[in-house]
Amino acid sequence: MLDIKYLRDNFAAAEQALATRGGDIDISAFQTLDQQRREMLGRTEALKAEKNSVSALIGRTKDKSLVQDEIARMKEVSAQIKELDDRLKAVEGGLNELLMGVPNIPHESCPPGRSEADNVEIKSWGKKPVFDFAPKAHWDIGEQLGILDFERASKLSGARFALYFGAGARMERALINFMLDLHTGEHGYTETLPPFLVNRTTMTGTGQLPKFENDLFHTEDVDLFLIPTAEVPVTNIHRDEILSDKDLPLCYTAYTPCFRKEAGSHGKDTRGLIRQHQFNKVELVKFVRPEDSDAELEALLQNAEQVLQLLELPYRVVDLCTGDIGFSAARTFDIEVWLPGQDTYREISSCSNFRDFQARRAAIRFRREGAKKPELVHTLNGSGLAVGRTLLAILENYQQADGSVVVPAVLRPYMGGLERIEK
RNA sequence: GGAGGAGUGGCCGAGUGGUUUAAGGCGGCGGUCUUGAAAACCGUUGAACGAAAGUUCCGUGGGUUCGAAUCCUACCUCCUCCGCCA
Repeated sequence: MLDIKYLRDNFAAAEQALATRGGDIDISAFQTLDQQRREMLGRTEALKAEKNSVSALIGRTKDKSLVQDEIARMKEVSAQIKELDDRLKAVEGGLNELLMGVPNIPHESCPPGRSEADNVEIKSWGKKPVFDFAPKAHWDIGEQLGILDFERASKLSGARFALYFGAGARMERALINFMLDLHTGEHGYTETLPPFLVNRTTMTGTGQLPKFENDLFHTEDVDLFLIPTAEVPVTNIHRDEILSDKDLPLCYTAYTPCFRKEAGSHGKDTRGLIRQHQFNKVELVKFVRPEDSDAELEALLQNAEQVLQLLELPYRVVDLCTGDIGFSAARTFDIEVWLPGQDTYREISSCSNFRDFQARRAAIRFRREGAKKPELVHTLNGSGLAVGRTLLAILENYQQADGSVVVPAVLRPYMGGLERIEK
């Protein structure tokens, strides 16, 4: 959510900045609603002040017959307050609905652009493997090795689900452990294991609701949602809290499965592990002081990159343009891993600075040493990494002419010393 | 799922219709005293909106009343017992 005061004082600038995202973001109703709200609030508060003081007088008067006129008049005033409050609530509801639907303002250094095509590659790492045979796509490798079974998965659950066997299942688990050990042991993150079902307030805090309900799986008999990313429960850990300055930055990592409806992506990435309704992810989440968030995003990005470097998987880093960053984000770097079986780079991590956008929705604040007023923190998160996509990248990059797959050295201790997956 | 009990400030806890701008205690902060510290004593101690006056917040929402932490109601959470269960 944007700062209502900022919007009030810099309306034109905000409108212009939001326009760089493209699409049709309409905040024209803001000024009228805001003005109405403030005007009504002034009137209702004046009436309440009168009611309070006269009611106190009535309370102090022993002989109520002396204050019959006041009681009658306050009855009138109360009715007015109630009516005004109802109208005020309607206006505030409208204002809130509008604000909740407005995306974040892009960071000043976010490259301008309209779409994915305008994103800026800022780095590439590693050497793409060279094959003396035609490299296969991971679904072929996985099915031929008997470690992935998409046909039976669809029997169980439908399209966009995966079933792993043997060394495949074990590698998925090994990757989760490897990533968590790296981030907790080397990068200073605290491991958390949050709920995978969350309520409406939690989904609203990070910005998935109210706008993107269609992308979420919802339970039928209770009002809960399956998390689309660990960002949601982990960021909300500190909702409605005032953190202590000396505790910042707070860095968490969490493994969770992620559930996404993928509505609107019919026909895209229908084969393989790329786009699933359920996938595993290790997430990195930070709560930081506002002045530190730019540097913390760089650090978080490096922590995510480190996973690919240790696995020796080639990748590039892309700076997303104003037209391509997500709803809540001010700045986003995507890490894209090289997939030789498909001759392309694919996103494997998305690292974002949300500045105070989520913190304002979720009321996550901190108090500086000696300061009276609490301030909003900045929140950040990034995948460290998407596990299924990491596994498929390994299958494609480490595939051999005979159909086997070499296990990256760093994963072997997590796989009982297994060096190669063979049929 | 059934029965009972409870939700008050950072924490404990008083308050069952009107001088509550929520008693008292603990903790925190400042001060007096002290060579320093402790103890003692004094003061102070939340959040949102607002330029301010002021308004709002006693689990959450609705209601009764001139007036609600206090009464009614629905919901949420926690605790105890019973049942079921990994």
